[in-house]
Amino acid sequence: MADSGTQGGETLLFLTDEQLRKGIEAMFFAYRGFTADPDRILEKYAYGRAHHRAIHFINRQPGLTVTTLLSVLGVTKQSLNRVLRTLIEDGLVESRVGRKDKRERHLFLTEKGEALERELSGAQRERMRAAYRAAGPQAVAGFRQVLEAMMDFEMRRHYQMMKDGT
Amino acid sequence: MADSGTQGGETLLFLTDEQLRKGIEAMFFAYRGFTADPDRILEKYAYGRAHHRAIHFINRQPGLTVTTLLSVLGVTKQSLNRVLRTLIEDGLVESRVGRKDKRERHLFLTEKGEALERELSGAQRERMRAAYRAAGPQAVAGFRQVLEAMMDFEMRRHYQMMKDGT
DNA sequence: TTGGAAAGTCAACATCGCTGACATAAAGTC
DNA sequence: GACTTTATGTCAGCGATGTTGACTTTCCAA
Repeated sequence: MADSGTQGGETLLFLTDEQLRKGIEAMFFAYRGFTADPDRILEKYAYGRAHHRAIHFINRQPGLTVTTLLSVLGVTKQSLNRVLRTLIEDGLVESRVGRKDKRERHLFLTEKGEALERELSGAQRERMRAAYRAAGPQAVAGFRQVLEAMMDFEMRRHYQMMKDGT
Repeated sequence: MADSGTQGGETLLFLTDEQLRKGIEAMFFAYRGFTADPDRILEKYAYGRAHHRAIHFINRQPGLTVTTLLSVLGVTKQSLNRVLRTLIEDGLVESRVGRKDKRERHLFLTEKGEALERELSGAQRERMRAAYRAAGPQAVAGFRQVLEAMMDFEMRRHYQMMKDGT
């Protein structure tokens, strides 16, 4: 079934159902590894993945507003707020009223927040680095191409934005 | 691109923190896309991702035991059991007592289960196919290489096993 | 025959999504 | 100035899915 699409006469063996299923499983297993190290660290502080994600993107784009973070993370404000409140209470995140628009809150990591960010991203980067090194630069380029093509439009927008600095 | 890395003391530009962070974000955003379509379908049936994963691997390896599925999914038996029970009650999964070892339960999809599996994997494969096609065969090879290198040992074992048929 | 593996179940709990409703402050508009 | 919209925060409740711990039944194997 669907064993080898052809396009312009050529065989596209990499598009078989079997190949696609392997890709699906690779995503599943790899994502587990991807989150495993931070998860272990977060346990120590009684935080979860949601905290990690918030910390990551605040570090990535210091001063971003709550609304922006909301749309990057793709969750509801109630869900984010629960996480953000504990991070602010614990002194990892600072929320500053906007100068131009005083309704906005701009989010920043405190030193303590940056320290945790470094610990988390350090672990995650180490695994990434090992994987990158094992696979080589060409594989890495392909890896990023496929992932990018897999994103929803909205997410790709955020990804592109982040790609070129702030 | 991919003109960056060299081995043996020279600079490995694809291993910079910036490159690694882009990879991390690509994983995050892409995984969201990866699960988006099945999630929408599952809503209709009041199932969740956990049900999807169980269905996927039972379909992948019909007759696998509960213990095997447990270790593939990497969750506790209590967690899996809750999911498995509803799938069996709803007539999507059949649990047969082992012939050799009667303690074991071998899991199979019913026709109804296979129908849902097809609906779910169809959607997921479509996205995968589009991404693969957009990126091309070489990128796909790299994609798989990096993902594989990112897995934990235990998960890679399962992945490899699945790779070569049952 | 006894120890341990496989499976199932009950209870309790935490994280983190969600919806709905509502409040406040500030900005923008007519 | 009155009205509307936007940004944020908060309360309450719910659902899916993960966890630990304790216990039972079944049954293979030494």
